[in-house]
Amino acid sequence: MDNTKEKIIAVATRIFSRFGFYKTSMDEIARTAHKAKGSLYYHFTSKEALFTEVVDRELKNLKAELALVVTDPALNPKEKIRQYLITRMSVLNKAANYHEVLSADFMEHFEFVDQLRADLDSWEKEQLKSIIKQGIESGVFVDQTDKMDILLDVFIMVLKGLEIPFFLQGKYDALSPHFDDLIQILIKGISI
Amino acid sequence: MDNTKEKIIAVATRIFSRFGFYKTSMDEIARTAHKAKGSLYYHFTSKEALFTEVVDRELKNLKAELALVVTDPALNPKEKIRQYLITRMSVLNKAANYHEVLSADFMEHFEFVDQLRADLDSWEKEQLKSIIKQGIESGVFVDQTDKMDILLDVFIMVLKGLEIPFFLQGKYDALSPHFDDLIQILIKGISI
Amino acid sequence: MDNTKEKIIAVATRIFSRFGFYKTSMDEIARTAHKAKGSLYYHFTSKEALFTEVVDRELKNLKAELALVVTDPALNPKEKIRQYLITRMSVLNKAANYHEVLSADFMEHFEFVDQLRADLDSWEKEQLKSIIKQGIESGVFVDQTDKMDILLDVFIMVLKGLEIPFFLQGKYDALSPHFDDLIQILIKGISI
Amino acid sequence: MDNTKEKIIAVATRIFSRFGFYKTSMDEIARTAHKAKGSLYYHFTSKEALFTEVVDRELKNLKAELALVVTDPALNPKEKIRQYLITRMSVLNKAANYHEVLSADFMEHFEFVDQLRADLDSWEKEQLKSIIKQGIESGVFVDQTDKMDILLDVFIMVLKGLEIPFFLQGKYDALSPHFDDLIQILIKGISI
DNA sequence: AATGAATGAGGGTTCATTCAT
DNA sequence: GATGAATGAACCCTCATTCAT
Repeated sequence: MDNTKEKIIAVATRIFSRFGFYKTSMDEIARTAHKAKGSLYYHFTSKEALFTEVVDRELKNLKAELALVVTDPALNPKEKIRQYLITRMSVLNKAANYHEVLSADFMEHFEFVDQLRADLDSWEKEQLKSIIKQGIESGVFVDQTDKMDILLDVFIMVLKGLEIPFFLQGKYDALSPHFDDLIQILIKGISI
Repeated sequence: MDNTKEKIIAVATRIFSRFGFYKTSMDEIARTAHKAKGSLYYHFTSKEALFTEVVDRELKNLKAELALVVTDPALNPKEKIRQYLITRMSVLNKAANYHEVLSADFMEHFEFVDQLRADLDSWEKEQLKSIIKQGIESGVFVDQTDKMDILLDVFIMVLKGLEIPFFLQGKYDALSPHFDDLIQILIKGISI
Repeated sequence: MDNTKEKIIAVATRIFSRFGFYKTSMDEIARTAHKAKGSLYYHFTSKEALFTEVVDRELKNLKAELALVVTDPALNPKEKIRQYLITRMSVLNKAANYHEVLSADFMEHFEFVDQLRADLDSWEKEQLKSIIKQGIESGVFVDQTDKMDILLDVFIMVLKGLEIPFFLQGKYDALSPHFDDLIQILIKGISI
Repeated sequence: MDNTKEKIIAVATRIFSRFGFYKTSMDEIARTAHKAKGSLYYHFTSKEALFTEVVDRELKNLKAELALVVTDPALNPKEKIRQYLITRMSVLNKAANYHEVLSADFMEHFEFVDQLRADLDSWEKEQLKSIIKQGIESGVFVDQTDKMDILLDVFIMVLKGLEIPFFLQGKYDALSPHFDDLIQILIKGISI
């Protein structure tokens, strides 16, 4: 059955998110999932591989939800950007394992992390580019074709930057009320 | 001698910063410092205590350098804010262990991390508040006494947010050229 | 099909000979043979049983090749002994798994090894005895009927002894040039 | 104390010799020695390192006993060779762990084995060379300076070869009676 | 103040074997 | 006949911590 593998992933997702990569042992995952430790290794090459799978799924989910916003015909460009950012923050707020991956330690020692982040980055850049192009075509945003790439880089940089105070420091609830102000500023920056 | 303790801290700072908290063993620190493992435990209660000391020193250094800027009589408020941000990023760029502490795992499991960050946050808030007050008094910034706290919170939030793309992702060199633009935007936001 | 079993044996022969009994896993054999691990256990009771089969075949092959020499009517007794030794060394040089079995560990812990070696020993003794008898009958070798058994024991002992420097230490190529000298000495010892 | 380390080596020597390298676990050694498993790793980097130490001591002991023979002024060259071989076989008969090292598997996978054997080989060559030189000087052995190295190589090859039937196959007791005959043959070969 | 020997609880991983299908 | 998912015992090793000296 695919049941066992899914059960392992489900349990791993929960435990990794609570205790982090290092503080979570394969033994505890196996015990909690009521599976043999050997079974974890039948389905995943290593602890690292299991963790990668967990994070990968979180990011796939993020992409899926963002894609819904990007392709929503009911939203105009400005609303789309606003909704994109809100959705992003909201989904990431639940993707606890992805946060783990922000650690400097992971950056230096696990290549797969870089891979995952790089993939997500380029994907997001494409999405935002398409939204802005729509805005330019409909005359809402100024045409800055030459500066587009730099603009997008800075934009994404700020987005990712917000992840720390929002999630890692547990200030999502405290800061989310000010979120709309932030979005207004960012959009204004683009609209000028 | 105080020599032994200082030697241990110096070595620990270097090794922690290279391999992170979990991947660094007390044994490696002792070996590199040419001290006995028992000596580490004579001077520090635990691995955690040693790491705390290391991070604490990095932040003290950060504060010291920032204080120089804040009290520099040669700078006007706008220049001061600009210099504050540049110094902040530059110093943090070398404070590798502080970055380690950004990990979600640390947040949840080591109380001392929260403590350190909270201290730094309120300290920075005070510094920025004093700069802005100078600006208001000299008529450079608009008086927003009622919104001051919110403004400062958002300001610091963005600052801390930038740490991830700047340091963790190793994009300091790539992004620092755009740094001035960012600062201009932030200052403009306050100046209106 | 008999195909599966043969495939397993063929692959096992190769892998066992490269990595030895302990360092070879059933999993690797299954993977390399493109068979399920369960299939190995359908055809062989255990890892040990599979290994026994592999070694057994190598020894059967050795016997077959040696039998050709012993029954070759074109060779006189002296030539026969010479050819016997050369063939023995040459075939064993390729019987890598048999070598594994020389280990002290195998001797003490796997009874089947003793069985295989004992069978081979008595078989070889018979062959050599028949050659020598031919030599005595044709007047080439001295009649030492009373000492025949001891002579054969020592003879085989030396033969087996040569296996270590020749095969285990990888000196086959280096030592085989001196092989003819050795044979001359042995034959001379018998011929007196 | 040096006591712990010696205790570990003593126990390891015994257990390795009974069950071989692979079938002996660090856990069992620790348990039997009434020491913590961690203590084994405090004194020895790895299981392999511990085993190396054990074998190394066996070989040192062998060398020491052989050296006594080589330097014994009471023996003439012929007697010396005879005594050398007898001592060699007798000491090796008790050096159970050295035998383990004869395995083909060890040859291919543990470099340290090659190192140990190579050291021993060159040492033994020197000893035998000195004995033979004495014999030549006293006119007992024929001067074959040009063939000396080849002669020694073959000589050592046969010596090592005898190790298998003598020890691995547990035939020391059965074959040692014929040992004197063998020695006579070898000496005669040199003496001609 | 400083040491280094000793510990023992775990950690990740391997692997021969079983068994329902 | 053949499979592959599942198991669990064992294995080697790491490491923060303790403590007698």
